[in-house]
Amino acid sequence: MNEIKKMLDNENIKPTYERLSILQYLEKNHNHPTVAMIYEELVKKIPTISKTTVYNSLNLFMEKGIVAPLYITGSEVRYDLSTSQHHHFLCEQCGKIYDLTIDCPYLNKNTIEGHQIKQKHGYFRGICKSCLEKDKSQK
Amino acid sequence: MNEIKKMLDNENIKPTYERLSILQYLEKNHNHPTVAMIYEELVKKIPTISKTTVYNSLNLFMEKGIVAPLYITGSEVRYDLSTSQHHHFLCEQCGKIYDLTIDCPYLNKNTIEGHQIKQKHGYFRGICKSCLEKDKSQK
DNA sequence: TTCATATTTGAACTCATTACAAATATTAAA
DNA sequence: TTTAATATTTGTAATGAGTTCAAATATGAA
Repeated sequence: MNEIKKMLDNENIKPTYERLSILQYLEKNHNHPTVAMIYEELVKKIPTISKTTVYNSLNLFMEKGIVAPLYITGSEVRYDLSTSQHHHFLCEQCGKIYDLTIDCPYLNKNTIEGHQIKQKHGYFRGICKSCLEKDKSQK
Repeated sequence: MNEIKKMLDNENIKPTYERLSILQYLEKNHNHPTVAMIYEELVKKIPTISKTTVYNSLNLFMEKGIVAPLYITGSEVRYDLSTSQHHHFLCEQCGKIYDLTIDCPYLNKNTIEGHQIKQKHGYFRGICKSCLEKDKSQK
């Protein structure tokens, strides 16, 4: 919880209860949640919270670089704490998103062909190991 | 135009006028268009075409693997002919999407950590070379 | 306390995409 | 050629993520 407060302090973001709760959720749940998932969980604890606040906060965190968006599904944005750069795998069958640790030669670069890099996105999509095994045993 | 018909024949897709026109657009315009861009252009030539047909056709092409979706902007899907695998750069200032030729060690792989790969997405976002130069000269 | 500013809230809105049923075109059988 | 079955297209309505915006609330300084 102290770590989270520091993240906000470092970026001069006022640590309101809502913002702290959203960041705390992301720290505890590494499930690449949607806004709806964060909202549904937080509204249990903070009945007055609004979806707009979740959007506002996440957009602010993204601007400051402490939260990273994932565009992997194509239908809604997923969110992740910007800790270490890593790739992702989306299973098109069960919907689960896996973290991948890939030794990508561009992870530490900040320019490419003269363009200035702000975000890097490495996605794979397909059928995950677990679903492949389930499908095989059901055949 | 013959090439395009072959692509559809290979996948047993009936080459209707609408489908051919959509594929033809993608072959001639390498601008990673949205559905709206494709529709606006085609409706000039085919006044009766509907957006739903553009969506239907592109979804069919994607299933068959002859068109690849780009989720790079986060707000709407961009489309590309599935010719050679390559990475993309989105300029957050001018909105242009650049093709990148990157020697990625995973381009030819079809599994990763036991997961079966169907799609690979490599995106970079930031400020493009052209915008950087404009910004500098205006300072 | 009072005023100014920042944040949150909720309703209305935009826009991409899908669902669906009617209309049209195509193909095969009689 | 007719008829019937199937595939495709069309247009409207619905869905759902995300934004806009003004009112309400909280915060902080004078």
